[in-house]
Amino acid sequence: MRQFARRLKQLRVTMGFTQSDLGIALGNLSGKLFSQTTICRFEAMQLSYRNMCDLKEVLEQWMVAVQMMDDPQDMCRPAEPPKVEVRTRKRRTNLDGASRTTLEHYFVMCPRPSANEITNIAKRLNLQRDVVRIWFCNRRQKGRRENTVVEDRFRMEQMHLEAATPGSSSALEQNDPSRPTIPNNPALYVHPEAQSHPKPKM
Amino acid sequence: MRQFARRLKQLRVTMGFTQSDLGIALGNLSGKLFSQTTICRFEAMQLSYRNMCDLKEVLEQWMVAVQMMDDPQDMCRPAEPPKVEVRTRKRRTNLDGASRTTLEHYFVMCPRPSANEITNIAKRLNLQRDVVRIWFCNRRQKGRRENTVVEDRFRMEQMHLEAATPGSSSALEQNDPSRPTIPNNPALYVHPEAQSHPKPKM
DNA sequence: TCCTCATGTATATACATGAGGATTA
DNA sequence: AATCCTCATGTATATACATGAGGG
Repeated sequence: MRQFARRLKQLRVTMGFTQSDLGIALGNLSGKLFSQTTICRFEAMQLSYRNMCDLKEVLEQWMVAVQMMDDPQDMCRPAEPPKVEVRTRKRRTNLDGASRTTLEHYFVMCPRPSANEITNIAKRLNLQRDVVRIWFCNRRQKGRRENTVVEDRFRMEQMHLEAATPGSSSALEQNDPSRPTIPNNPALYVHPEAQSHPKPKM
Repeated sequence: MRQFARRLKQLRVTMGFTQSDLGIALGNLSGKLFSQTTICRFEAMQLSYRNMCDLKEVLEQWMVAVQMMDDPQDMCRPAEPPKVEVRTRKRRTNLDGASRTTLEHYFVMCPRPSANEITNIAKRLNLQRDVVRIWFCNRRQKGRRENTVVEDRFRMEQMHLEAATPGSSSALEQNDPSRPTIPNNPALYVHPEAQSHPKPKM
């Protein structure tokens, strides 16, 4: 996988594609458009294992397709005009350094604060409750990514081979209702799936 | 200035403008369009003093203008279609962590390597010569910014008032042909101008 | 209502450009 | 004439906050 990512990037660059170009090209090629960010994350392996596998397929198609075109750049012309939408999205809040640090501290102590705890934290930091809640969601997601993608690559593939006995292995670590407020270093737990990949094809 | 930046950002956000929106709005307002990056740098005070002053003027106009519109969002609709240009730009090289660290070391030792030194460094790091040269240019520019904008704010304004004697003050520190290869902590020198502001108007 | 997961938009950072000026050849 | 520099500012890439579908 790591290797695939490298090859992909290399090809992209030698073909003169930027990351957004590639995202658009995927759209023109297979209907599903991607943002520059997603391509970036793929190249840097900052996605879940599963996610990487899924994207790998379309990317493989692309790699084949580009190499047999005379003007590859044709692949990445935007199709439709951008369609100026009415703004309805929440305005992005930009946390300052202090808030971030504090949140990070809280996270280390307890990565899954309860509803009340969230409310309190929000109050103490003088932030919208939802901003704090979302911050924790994102923070956990990041943690999972790093844990899974970088470190547990092998272990996951192992599990993935053995685990043909579904049902008994799913009550291990997740859903602890008596979630301790200060667990020692729980931050990250193993993915409960890792057995439903349609065709990882590594 | 710091205060102005804050007020600007606040107004931008409450008006529901993103940084790019604002850049475009400036274009529609006064002919000169700016990128999101520039607005970002302005808000974070990451520009030269002079640069900040210049931009401040257009931004002031904008602040007045927005507040007396019924639908401010009208100000930031893009005017022309983006005009897909033929790619001629150099492909961006992405230095890896190691190279960056090394360059940083060299920079500390000598922020203005000679032509030969540049060539050597490039060879040692196995990079295009120009990439290294540009890296040093950018690095110096950054240094100057930080030095000037953050720290020497007062000193500059002082100089700016006294220095009405042009001609004799320009041979102070620049243009040293016997540039020492390992100066002690020279990294940053004072702006040689600081006397030609057309109308800083702070 | 909260979570996860894939993925997006908004913002920040790193490399690149080009005009204008000085220096070296 | 070639080259390097500074300065304002850009494009390409990386990171932080946000969304929405699906599930309990």
